[in-house]
Amino acid sequence: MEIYQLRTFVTVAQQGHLTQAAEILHLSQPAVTAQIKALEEEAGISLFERTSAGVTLTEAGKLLLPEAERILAGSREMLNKARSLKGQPSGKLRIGTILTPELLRLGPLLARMRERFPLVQLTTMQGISGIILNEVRKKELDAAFFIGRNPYQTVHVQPLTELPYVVAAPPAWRAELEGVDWRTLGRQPWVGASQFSSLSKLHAEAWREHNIAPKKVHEVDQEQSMLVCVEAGLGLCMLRKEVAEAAEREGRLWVWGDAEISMPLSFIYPGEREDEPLLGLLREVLAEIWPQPAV
Amino acid sequence: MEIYQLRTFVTVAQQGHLTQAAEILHLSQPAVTAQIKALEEEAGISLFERTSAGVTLTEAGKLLLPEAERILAGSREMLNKARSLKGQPSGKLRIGTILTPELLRLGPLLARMRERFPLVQLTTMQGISGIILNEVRKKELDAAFFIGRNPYQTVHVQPLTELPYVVAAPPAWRAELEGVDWRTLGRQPWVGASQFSSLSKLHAEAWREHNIAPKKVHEVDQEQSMLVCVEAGLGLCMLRKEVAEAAEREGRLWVWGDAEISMPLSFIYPGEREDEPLLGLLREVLAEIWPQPAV
DNA sequence: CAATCCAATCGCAAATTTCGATAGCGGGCA
DNA sequence: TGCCCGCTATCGAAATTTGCGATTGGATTG
Repeated sequence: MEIYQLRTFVTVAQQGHLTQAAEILHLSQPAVTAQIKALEEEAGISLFERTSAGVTLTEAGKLLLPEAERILAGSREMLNKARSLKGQPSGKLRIGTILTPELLRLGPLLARMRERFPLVQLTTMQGISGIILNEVRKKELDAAFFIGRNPYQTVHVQPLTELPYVVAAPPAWRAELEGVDWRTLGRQPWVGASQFSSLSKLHAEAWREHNIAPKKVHEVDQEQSMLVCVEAGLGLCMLRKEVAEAAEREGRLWVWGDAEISMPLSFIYPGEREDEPLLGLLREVLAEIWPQPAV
Repeated sequence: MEIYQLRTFVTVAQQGHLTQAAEILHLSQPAVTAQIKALEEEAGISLFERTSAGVTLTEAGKLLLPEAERILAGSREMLNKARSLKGQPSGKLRIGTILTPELLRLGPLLARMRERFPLVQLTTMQGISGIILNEVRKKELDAAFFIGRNPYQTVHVQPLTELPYVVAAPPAWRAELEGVDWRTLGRQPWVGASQFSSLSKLHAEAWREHNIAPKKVHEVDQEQSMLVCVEAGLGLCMLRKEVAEAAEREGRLWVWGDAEISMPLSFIYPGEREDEPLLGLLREVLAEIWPQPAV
């Protein structure tokens, strides 16, 4: 059974005449006869009743016609899809991710890229800002999400949004710390952030600004790990406002004062790839998903 | 694009080697190469990346593979269906129907016949018992539903059920007729049933039994027509208990006494067709749908 | 560097498909 | 009745497509 036979089957069924079908198909009538015959032979059942006035579908033919039409439609679809894929940009992009996929709006990004450029294959690698940044510099990654201020000229930055951070403390410390100043906070233990994370830079900046140098307990590398450390009463730390407030509502920690420090969330890529088409497309889509406020 | 090419496409995609695919397909490797090449040419896009270790699907190939598989599955289905149809009983049966399709359980009958014998084409013709019976005798119909007692030896009967009938009167007549006997009813006008309907026989029987001969007003041929005549106060008549009681609940008529006369609903066919296979299948299915109480 | 594995290419053989010519069938019409 | 017309079936030959064996070329491996 071949598609050209099915096409003939359907055309004959529509026309009711082998001769007319042959004309439409740009075939001779004997060719049409032969195709239908071959189909009937393979199916083991007669598809048409022949009369001197033309042909009529048998009951079996009526039942099989929709199947044939489905197959034909499928083949048309496949060819259309193939042709629509022709000339589409294609390639692979490795992207570093940090924090949570939701925060990065990764789902919409991947979905829209897939929809618009189905041949572009995106792979993600989860990590923490410092490490990811290094991978981009080493070109192990083509681009990445990044949090914090970029220290390298060679790495270009496309800003996405600002993330506010607050100081989080164990709930039990509230009585002691409510209303105190940074100097007092400096005498408390702080939960240390991995040296590779942007959080550690945030801490360093904040401490320098307020001229304190607290004792660090442990050193963890994930937002959620910081959270559980604070909850367990190990020390203070800076957490994303959203996370900290959600945890505070559950009574897991207490947010100190209303000091807010913000860090930029951005998209980074090697400067020399500025004009690479694939990366350009990705950045366009990213810009749609993270619209920038008018300056 | 032909099915054999799609089969090759899918096999190559599974195997990752043109050579291995060729072996599975009982083809030579150059043949497989040519088929894939032809497919790529027609699609206008490359499906595989060739390496010295075999072939890998391109991104486009990955997107098109499911389509190809769908088409292949469709073609297999079609052939299976065709082969399952082979040897199935086939033909046409014209069946006379009366009353309502629901009452005859016509839906289940047609559905089950379609499911079990998809090549048998049933056509129905709606009418009233007397006419339908005549059509069966004339062999204009192959079989029919019938209500009443069969007067012809040449027409065979397969009993289905008994339909109870009651005497229905206009609601306003209740005061006058409640508790009276048949003789009194005989002095009232009755709505006449078509001479061809079994209802007229039912009336005749009932009247003879009680020795009355009422005046007939109008003569209608449908259950629903009788109902509206009674509702309009034209006269009495016998109606199917179910219909009459439903109408009584709506206040459209009043059911006199609890006299119940029953008529058999049956399936009839020409006696000489007793052994016809198609009719036999129909009667079997009918017997399933109308199971008979153990005698 | 030879061996091996794999896909691409080429010319020819085989199979399939198609065509033109013709026969046969059945309904409509004079 | 007999002729005509439109239709499908059949046949042999031509055209096209498909397939095969042999071979080449490229890449990897030991």
